[in-house]
Amino acid sequence: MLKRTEEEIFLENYNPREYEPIAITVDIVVFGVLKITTDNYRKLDKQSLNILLVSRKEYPFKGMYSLPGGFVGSKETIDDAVKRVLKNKTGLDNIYCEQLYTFGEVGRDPRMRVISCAYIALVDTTKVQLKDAEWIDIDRVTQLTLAFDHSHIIDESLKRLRGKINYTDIVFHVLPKRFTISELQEIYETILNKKLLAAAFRRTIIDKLVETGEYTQNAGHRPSMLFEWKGF
Amino acid sequence: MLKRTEEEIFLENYNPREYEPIAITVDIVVFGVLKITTDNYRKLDKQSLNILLVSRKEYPFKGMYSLPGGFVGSKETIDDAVKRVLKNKTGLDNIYCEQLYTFGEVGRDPRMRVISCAYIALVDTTKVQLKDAEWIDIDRVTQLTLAFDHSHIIDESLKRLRGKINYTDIVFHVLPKRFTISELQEIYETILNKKLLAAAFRRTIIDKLVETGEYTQNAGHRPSMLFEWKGF
DNA sequence: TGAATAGTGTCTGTGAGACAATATTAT
DNA sequence: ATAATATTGTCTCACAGACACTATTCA
Repeated sequence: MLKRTEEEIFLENYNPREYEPIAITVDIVVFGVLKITTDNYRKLDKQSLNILLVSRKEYPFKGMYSLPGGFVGSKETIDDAVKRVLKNKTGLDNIYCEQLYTFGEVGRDPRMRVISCAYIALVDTTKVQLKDAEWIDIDRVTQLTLAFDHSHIIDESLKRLRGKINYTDIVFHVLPKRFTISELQEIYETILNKKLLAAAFRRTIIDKLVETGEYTQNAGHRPSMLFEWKGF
Repeated sequence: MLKRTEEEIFLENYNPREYEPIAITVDIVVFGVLKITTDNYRKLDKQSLNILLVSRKEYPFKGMYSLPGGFVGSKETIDDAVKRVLKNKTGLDNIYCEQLYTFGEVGRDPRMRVISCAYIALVDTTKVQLKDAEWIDIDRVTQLTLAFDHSHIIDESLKRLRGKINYTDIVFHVLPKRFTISELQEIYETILNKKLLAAAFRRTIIDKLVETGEYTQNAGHRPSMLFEWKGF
């Protein structure tokens, strides 16, 4: 007679309804760039990197900010759950997103055992129609105490961005169709948290871009060309 | 009348058994290097990269190979489930492992909805005591049809290895304490699936290594020095 | 004109690819 | 000596950091 392993015996007799269930959620770190016009006459725009947060109106962590997210339905894929949440909060389909990491600490949700599959999403804010969510500047986000382990998830998402920015084209998903190299550089500097040399940056990035022939205007200094991403 | 806390109100109304449950498993791609002595007199060793597989003895996919894995208990973290499975199959604690990706296609397990959190592990085969598992050469693994979506998981794990090998020190976890640069290069070549130039390889890797002063013997050619990894 | 930013030119150091040259061992 | 692999030397090319220099606009 074949000897069965413990795992196989377990599987044979496994009936999920007899066990304390584990719920699966998705939580999404949505990044977007906002422009704040600081000088209307000279059209001086200041950019900042923002994360989409939701103010919780229910237990637990009522009144605190959390990442947009929700339970994964038993008949939908994880990716579909992410798309559903993104559509719901931004009105958009086809947002760039990728899986970040799955967080499974035992006490991370006080209600019950919840495992969260975290995603990163990058979106052009000019296309977004917000619903029950706010853009919060990344500097402020790092000051806030967020619900669940969401501060930790955001830390990890920033590490991922930092790690991928130099060998992928993900940043372009947070930019509008047309942008200047300075604007692009500013986002790199925010994500990498250090200053870059304009000359070197331009040279490394230029072959991913297409010239539009158009320029910024009324900037109070030499205008800069507007570019588009080749992969657009 | 006593005022109830938010938590009490929530728990009163929440009944997890009303929902169709989703089960969570871990599946682990364990990599190890085996040496096959092809010429006993001259001690000619041929290396190969292997993956640890389990032969399934029950429905579903009975008779096929699958990755070692198991259900995540409702009171254990995902990492702990991985450690438990690794201990069970290899007898070892402290195996290097990292989370790969979470796979959540709806039909991936014919029994019920199962979401699998996949991990990569790298282990020195000389320390392993196998239990209900076999080392299968990676070339053979890619020929086989595996249970569930495990072929896909292995493909992704190889991509991850390929991506990380050049900017991390993960490879060293599959090597024994002492090894030659040629052996190290052979593993790089297997993972990257291309030949490397010995001179260039040596120069890029040498500053991660410590000389032991000892040499291989009876190889039929100039002996090579045995090195250790600095991070050991 | 001067302030401010855009964009170019050029030098230098680093590091990988290519490959020639030398070293050491066993048969 | 010869075969086989280890190890070193050196040339070249690509590329990023540094920084000086030129260009263009608006106040």
